[in-house]
Amino acid sequence: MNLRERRRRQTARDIQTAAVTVALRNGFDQMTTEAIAHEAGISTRTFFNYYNNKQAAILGAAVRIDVEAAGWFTCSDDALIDDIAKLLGQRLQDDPLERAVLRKIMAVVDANPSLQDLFRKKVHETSLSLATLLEVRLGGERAIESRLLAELATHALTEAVVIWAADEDSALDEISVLVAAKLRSVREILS
Amino acid sequence: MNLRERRRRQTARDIQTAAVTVALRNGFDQMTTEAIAHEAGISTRTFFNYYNNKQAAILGAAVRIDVEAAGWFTCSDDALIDDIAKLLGQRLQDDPLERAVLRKIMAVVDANPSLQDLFRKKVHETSLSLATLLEVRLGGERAIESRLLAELATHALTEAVVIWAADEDSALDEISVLVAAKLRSVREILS
DNA sequence: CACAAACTTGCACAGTGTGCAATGTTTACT
DNA sequence: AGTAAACATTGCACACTGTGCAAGTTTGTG
Repeated sequence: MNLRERRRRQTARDIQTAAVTVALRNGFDQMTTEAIAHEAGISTRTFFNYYNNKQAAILGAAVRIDVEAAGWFTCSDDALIDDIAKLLGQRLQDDPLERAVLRKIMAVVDANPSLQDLFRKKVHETSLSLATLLEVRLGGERAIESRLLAELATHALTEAVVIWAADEDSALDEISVLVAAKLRSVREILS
Repeated sequence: MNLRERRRRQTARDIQTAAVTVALRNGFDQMTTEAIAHEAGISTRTFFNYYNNKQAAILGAAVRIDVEAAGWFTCSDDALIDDIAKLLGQRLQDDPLERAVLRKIMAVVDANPSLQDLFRKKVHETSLSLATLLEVRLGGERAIESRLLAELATHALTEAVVIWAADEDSALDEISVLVAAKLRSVREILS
């Protein structure tokens, strides 16, 4: 990775940290893009080169499934539920998820509908990549079912991450166990 | 019903019609709140008394489940899938859903991410009311499952409405049949 | 070192959304 | 019918958002 790429990521992280800091200090609604830029030591104009708006600055980059690296998923013979849980869990292992930071972000998000809206959007984006994979595995005639299942699974992931964040002692890889458990539970309820 | 109440609803509808008209004519991104207000024959200030932004003006009011009138749901002994489908279908019977208008709105929404974001928000609101009912029916220890199932069901409703809008000959009450079918289908895939 | 590509910044500008106060309309009540 | 309270509409001012552009700066490469 070259210097430019590293700097870009670092600046993006700096801005996010600045945004969370300011939001916790002044409240999200009172926070202006100018305040974030000042805290991060950049110009307002540069802020908008990194994030479209202050909501995006708080949440950072979206969790995306690498469709290339997930070839195993489309042709696996294991139980679908376990494969989905494994796939989603894998994505989280890659990203370094800090419990403390996550909690701060969650505190800000909980108090702000506009952040929840954007969060939903990000969940939906993850859902779309999962739906693509599911459609390959299940067959094109089950495109709708693939989308529905993907929504279900990504929401299960969200619930699992919330539980993980609340429990000091749980490990990251327990998340996928939880996802699988919740999916099974929903299946039982539907029977 | 009041004269005030009737006028308010009529004005809200007028603004929505104006917004859809302008969006189809000029494109959603080019459309300003001033243009909508002009088309609807009101001031910009009044526009903002009715809708928070132009996205909301296109989509109109949210579909909400009347928790009071759905008491039957929480203590029914019928199959859960059918009850969910019935409940969601019922909501659509109440609102007069015009295929032609819906298609126009869908055309605008399809082309505009910011409208899709708001639409997702509205689906989520419906999901939350459904989740409340489900939690009563399933028991508080299955709160998470209730939320997941509610998300699944409301997304199934969306898919069903899209199918209904595309098919000139389908009746409104076929929507709940479709919802039930898709939920069963997802259950089978999970097995 | 030199040069192209990428990054930062200031500036101008169109548009969004809200608070406030003035003015008009509807409702409820006598 | 008369009146006061409640509500609706509007103009105006204003702070903030987000983007295009052009000029200046930094970084990767031969």
